[in-house]
Amino acid sequence: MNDANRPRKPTLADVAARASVDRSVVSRVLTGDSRLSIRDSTRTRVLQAVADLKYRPNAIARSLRQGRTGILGMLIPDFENPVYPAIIKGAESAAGELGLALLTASACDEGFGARRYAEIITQGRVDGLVLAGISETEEIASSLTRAGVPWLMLNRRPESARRYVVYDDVGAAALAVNHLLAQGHTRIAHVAGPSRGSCAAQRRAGYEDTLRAAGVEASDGLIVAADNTEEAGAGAMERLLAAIEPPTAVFAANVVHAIGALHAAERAGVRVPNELSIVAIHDFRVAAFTHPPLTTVSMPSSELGRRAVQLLEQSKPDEVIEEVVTGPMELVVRSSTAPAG
Amino acid sequence: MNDANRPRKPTLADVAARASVDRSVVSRVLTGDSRLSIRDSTRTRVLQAVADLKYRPNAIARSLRQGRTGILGMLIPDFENPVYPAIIKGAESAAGELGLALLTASACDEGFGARRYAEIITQGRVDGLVLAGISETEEIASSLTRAGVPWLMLNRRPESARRYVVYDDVGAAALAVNHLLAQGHTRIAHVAGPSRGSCAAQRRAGYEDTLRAAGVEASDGLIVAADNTEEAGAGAMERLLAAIEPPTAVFAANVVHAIGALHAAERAGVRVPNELSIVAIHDFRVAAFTHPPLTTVSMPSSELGRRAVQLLEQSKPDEVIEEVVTGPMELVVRSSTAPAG
DNA sequence: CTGAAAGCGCTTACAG
DNA sequence: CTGAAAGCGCTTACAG
Repeated sequence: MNDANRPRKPTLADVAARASVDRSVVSRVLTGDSRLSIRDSTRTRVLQAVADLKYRPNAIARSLRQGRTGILGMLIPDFENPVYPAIIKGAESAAGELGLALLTASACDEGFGARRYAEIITQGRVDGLVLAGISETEEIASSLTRAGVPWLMLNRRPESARRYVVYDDVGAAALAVNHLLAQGHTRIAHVAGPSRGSCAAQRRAGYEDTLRAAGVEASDGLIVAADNTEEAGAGAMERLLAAIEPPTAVFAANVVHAIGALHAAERAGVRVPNELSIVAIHDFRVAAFTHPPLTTVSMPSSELGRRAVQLLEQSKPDEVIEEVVTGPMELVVRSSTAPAG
Repeated sequence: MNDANRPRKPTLADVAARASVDRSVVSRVLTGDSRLSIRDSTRTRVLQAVADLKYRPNAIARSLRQGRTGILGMLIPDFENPVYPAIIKGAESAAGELGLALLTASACDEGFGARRYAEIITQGRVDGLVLAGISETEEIASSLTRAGVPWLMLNRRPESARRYVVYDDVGAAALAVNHLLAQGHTRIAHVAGPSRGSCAAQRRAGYEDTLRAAGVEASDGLIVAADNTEEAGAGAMERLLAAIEPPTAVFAANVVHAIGALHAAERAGVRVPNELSIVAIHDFRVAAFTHPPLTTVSMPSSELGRRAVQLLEQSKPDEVIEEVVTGPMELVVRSSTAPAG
């Protein structure tokens, strides 16, 4: 490294010296301190010196002094999970409006685990942390609390932590299942998400409640849990089709499952929607381009992210937050569902 | 805010007082200073005090003192672009191995733009920045250079900036096009990526070179540029199919295009692969579940991310870096390609 | 209208 | 074996 050649970055002191004022004056000019009354000529001199030296204040020093960083963190389980992009974008957008930056990391085993990230973050690097769909979330949350870092869960609601923002998963499931019921289906199966997620549990509950309310029996044999991959969705579909009395319709907890299910049905020679209707949660872009295009429930992902950032920033760290983001959420009817034959 | 109730976070001074030693001793114990010789009893007392107070060093203060943060940043254009998850994961993994954290942000217009992020980052918050597929990249790079922040481009190689790591896009295109040629196709179209990306240009060049090398003419009418969406891919396919003499095979620059193309072909009643072969770059998980499953070229995305982090961390900031990540990259044959009829 | 001083919480070269 | 001091680059209450 030839650091010797590289000019040292200018500091406040350099600017002050060049403008022949005290460092504090430069600081107050730059931060726009309203209680500062200063001669115009002085201000001009200061700004000129800043420009001459291309001075940029050091954010680390400022953060240390002020005790805040202007940065929010977000921890997600896996960047390959297609739910998160829209959530992150919503969160970034809300952060931008609040004058904050949002930085995201994933907490999967490659890279740092969630615990290790929480540790880094613990030490004053961010003003708050959104824990999105993280598993070992309760212990992380309590470690963050100890460290005095405000946090908020997203898409997960553990027993112990009453600080979360979630989808209306029950409502979304009801939209999907009622659509199938309205088409005259009664043997309606459910490809559920992985059991560790509270979100999967909610969707399953919504499915069961909706069927019950319609007087339709929800047999356990019609519910198959699967990881959030196309492959797992295909496997689940195969098992359902192998039943003695296969379903005429499937409610998939995630459109990723549905894509796998579509594929499995095709391979099994079961025609969608003629012989089997499929509806899924999440209206990812690809849903319009599957074969056939999928009927889905579009979810307010962007709003979920936005809301998380707003609540994190605007609440007290020990306030109870239990918010369900309900809208906009709607059934998008395409070609994967049809009346029961 | 009831900050009064909340106990102030313990500092080094608190620990030192409790252990009856100087702050510097605590610091050296905690950082594992090898040149520190210390009585065992003292060390125990220090560690006990740390545990008692649940002390965590303040990372901001440490960063200010040391002049480094232990954090690398990555800026991507859009979280919804499915290329980046694998790249980010590779980068996070490599960062973890180097004892660094990687934090990612997107530079789309919602939230902060790239320029604004670069500004934040400029000020000492990260030890380096990966600019992945960013457009206004040249001006950002020069502003980072001025601010003394090491940076590296990924998946983009502008004229002026000889510091990048890229895919072997030409090689990938050759793999795809040679596959079609080997099947006897000669009217091979190309759905190209958006023209602003250097990556799209490389793939197009690879396509043209490969055809030329095989003595097949690449007419301009067989090349259609499209944004990286299914919809744009479908639109491009429609235009190709409307030609007087439509192609018998298509090389799509991105599997997202291919999904749209598949859909357009289906709607037009053109059977894939019988009447039309399609091969695309990127072996996203969904490629195995389309109808029919897509033949693709799998790209070394994780390696690209890994390499970016390693090069950023291990090179001098003014070193020229022009690295092409070639492997592993392979043709994944599925059911969307067949011999020319 | 502007300056001097203290201090945010660390680390590290130096002293003893 | 341990301590005292300086300093990273800022901001802010206070003084004049």
